[in-house]
Amino acid sequence: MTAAERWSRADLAIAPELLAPALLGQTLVRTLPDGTRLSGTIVETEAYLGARDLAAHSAGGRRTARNEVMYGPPGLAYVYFTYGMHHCFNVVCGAPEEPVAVLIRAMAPLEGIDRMRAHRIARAGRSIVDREIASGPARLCQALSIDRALNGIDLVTSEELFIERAGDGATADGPVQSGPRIGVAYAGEWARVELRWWLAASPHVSKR
DNA sequence: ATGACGATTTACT
DNA sequence: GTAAATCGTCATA
Repeated sequence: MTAAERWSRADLAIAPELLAPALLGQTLVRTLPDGTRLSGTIVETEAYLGARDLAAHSAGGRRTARNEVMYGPPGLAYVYFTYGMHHCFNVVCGAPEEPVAVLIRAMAPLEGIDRMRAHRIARAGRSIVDREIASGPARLCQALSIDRALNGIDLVTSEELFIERAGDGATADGPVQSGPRIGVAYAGEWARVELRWWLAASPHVSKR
């Protein structure tokens, strides 16, 4: 058995609407400060297309302190805080200076399940079954202990957070479905474009 | 300086 | 089904 191959800069330097479905079935890995390894299989993603995309933080070419990382090279982690209490994690992709990214919305827990569950219980204050551990963008960040301290880190070189290649193709995890993105009703026409993808058979997606 | 709002989650009717 | 929680960010003044 050989060491798992990590996603490279070149792998991530592609359009978000191509990367989002390609990341389904891949393994997201988080190494905690104490060395604990947490991971899961990505089962739901969304693409954000940059300046033309009214649902993106970079809509209209907006460039602020918050979304600055989106303008960086592909492979950076864009982590932002929202609704006064939640974090969301994106993989910056495309070309440098092109503010496009893929939001990781859900994963199927793989390694460190009990630790991830403990993270969720600490925030939610209730019992958490497996399908509730990382079935949503903010839930996933809670489970993996991702917050703004990780904003801007390099997924290609960092040991704290990265993506491992898993399987050998899209069909290995069963059929993929697509639909409109979640929570972007403010984006007019762009709210209806099908830029969300998920593994149809997974119980770990954000909607049942 | 101020006000409106959010790439969500949770609980409650 | 509706609404609360909760505060950083952004546009406007």
